[in-house]
Order: sequence, then structure tokens, then C-alpha cells
Amino acid sequence: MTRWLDDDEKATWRLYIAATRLVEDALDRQLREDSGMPHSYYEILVRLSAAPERSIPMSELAERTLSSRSRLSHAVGRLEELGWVTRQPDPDDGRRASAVLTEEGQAALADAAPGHVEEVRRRIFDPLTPEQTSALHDICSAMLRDLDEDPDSLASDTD
Amino acid sequence: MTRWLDDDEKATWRLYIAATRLVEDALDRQLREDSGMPHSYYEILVRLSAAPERSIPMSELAERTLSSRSRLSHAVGRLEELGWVTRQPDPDDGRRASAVLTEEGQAALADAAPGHVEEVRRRIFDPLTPEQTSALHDICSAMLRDLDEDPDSLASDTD
DNA sequence: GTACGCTTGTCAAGCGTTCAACTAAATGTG
DNA sequence: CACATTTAGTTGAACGCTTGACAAGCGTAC
Repeated sequence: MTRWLDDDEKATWRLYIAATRLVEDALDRQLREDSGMPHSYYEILVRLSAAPERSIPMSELAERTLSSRSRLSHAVGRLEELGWVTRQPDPDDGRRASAVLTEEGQAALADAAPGHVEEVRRRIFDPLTPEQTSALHDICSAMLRDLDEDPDSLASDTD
Repeated sequence: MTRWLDDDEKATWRLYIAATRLVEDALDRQLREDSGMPHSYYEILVRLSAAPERSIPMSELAERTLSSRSRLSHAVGRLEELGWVTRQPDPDDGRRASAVLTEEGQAALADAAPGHVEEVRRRIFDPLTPEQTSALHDICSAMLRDLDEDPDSLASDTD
């Protein structure tokens, strides 16, 4: 009944697990050591930085960062403690609130960005040929296509 | 100074982040819901199951699963509570110990495997053409090549 | 043999994530 | 208007992971 993986698929699968895990670990470690924030928090700051008014409603921010509302709430709480983000209640709808990037948050992001981008380059783009980079783009698109996610919304913002 | 990402690279990078995160989340969720274990624990059981005597020294198991010794120690502790693994002290070296898969652990793995493989297929291989699958193999190899890891050791065991 | 360094494994504290309530505000329906 | 329902966001407990410290065992050099 089960369509087991053949040898090629098994090998590809193991390589995929190892590569993606080591890349994510390396990025997270680099950001924690050099900038005192996990990768997920860096992404929140990036999103806010690119948004008009440096402000995004909590729910929308959760969607964009692929987070649950709970996760984002905890994260913003932590970022608030660090002084990098503040919460701004929506005057028109008492349930809603936006996360807003502070000047300190913008500065922290500017500090963190070069080292992070360097690490991304080292781990992903430097080892790949241009053809492989292009193939990776299409592969990730294909993996996302059948999900209930919209690939465009995920790729739109800057890094 | 910083070699920033160009637009194509940014797009690829965002897709990569989204795809790998959603895949990992999906796999982890599937295993937790259907089999009561996180993905990382499943991998430990897989390694043990494929080993002679269903037994692997802790340090070696840590390496193979890309875990720190501490992490593995915690994980094996949890798996011991579940009755899926036992610890076996090395008679020749008082410092060492092996993790051994129990019958119950083997059964739990056999229960979990079909659903997990199905999910892997759905998320990775079904959306990709054979050419893309082959390209993914090479891409992951390339990403691992420059690391201090040995790609072969990671790809050797079965899934 | 004993002192030193190295290896193996564990443990405690702190962080981030998840899950399941829970609060509060807006909306819909009679 | 009252009352259930839905929506936005928060909270607390449990869990897994990381770091750093630690104990115990091993090997080597003196």
C-alpha cells in the first residue's frame, strides 16, 4: 500500500534533511551570536522595516512570517522587552493592534543585516551554480504550489 | 562592502525559507499527531532500527542525527520513558553507553513509518519532476560540500 | 601512582514554540 | 435590544533545545 522511497529518493531525502537543517542552524546561530536574536525574530524586524510606517497588524504579520498568532504574540512581547518593537492599538477596532518597529529596532536590524546576508550567501548561493540557483527557485515554488499558501505573498518582501 | 542579494536571489531565498519551513512543520505535525513523537525522535528510531543489534553508541548516534550530545541525551531520556529505547552501558569503557531500540520502539516505528513516508512524498517528491528531484539531490550535496560535514555519512542510512 | 588532559554523558537554567484556554471587542440574528 | 457567534490577541503550562557546568572514566607523562 505504502509507496516507499526508492534508493535515489532516500538519498535525496537524507541530503535534503541534512542540508536544510545545517543551513537553518548556521543562520540561527550566526544571528544569535552576533546580534542576540533568533532567525525568526530577525524576520519579524525585516517585515516591519519594509512596511509603510514600519507597522503591520499583528494578524497580518503572523501570516507573513508563517507564525501562529500565539507565537507572534510571544515574540512581539520579547521584542518589546528589547525595545525594538512597540504595540499600537487600532483606534477603529478595539480588538486589533499593530506591531511597530522602533528606531532602536531599525538600528538593531541594520547592525544585523550584513552578517546575516553574508551567511546566507556562504551557505546557499556561493556553493551553487547559477543554474542550480535557478533550479532551486523553481523547486521551492513547486513545493509550495500545492500547499494552501500563496507563493507570491511569501516572496514579495525584501531581505 | 556587503554583497547584498539581488532581486532574483531575494526571491529564491524567500521561497527557500517558506518551502523548507512549511515542509518541516508539516512533517513534524504529522508525526506528532499520528504517532506522538517529534520528527527528531523519529529519526533516532530510524537510525537505531537500521543499526546492527538495533544499537548505536550515544556519541555516534548524536553525530548521525546532527545532534549535540546534550540534545541526544535528553531525547533518549524521553524515549526511554516511552519504553521505546533503553540505555546499555559499555562493559569495556565505563564512560560510554549505547541506545538500544526495544521491541515496542520497533513497533512504534513500524506504525509511524507509512504515514511519515506518505507525507514526505506529498511534500517533496510528488510536486517535483524527476529532473527537479535529481537537481535537488545535487543542490543539497553542494550546500553540504563546503561544510565540515561528510555528505555520504548523512545519506547512508535508510528511511 | 598520581597528576593532567581528554572524552563521554548528564543536568540545570533559560529561551522559544505549541496547545489549549481565556478575555475582550465586533458582528450577526432573532 | 439581547444573545450567541466570530474574530483578535493574550496567557500559562508543557515541551524540546541550547548553553555551560559538571562528574566520572580513560590514557599518558612524569
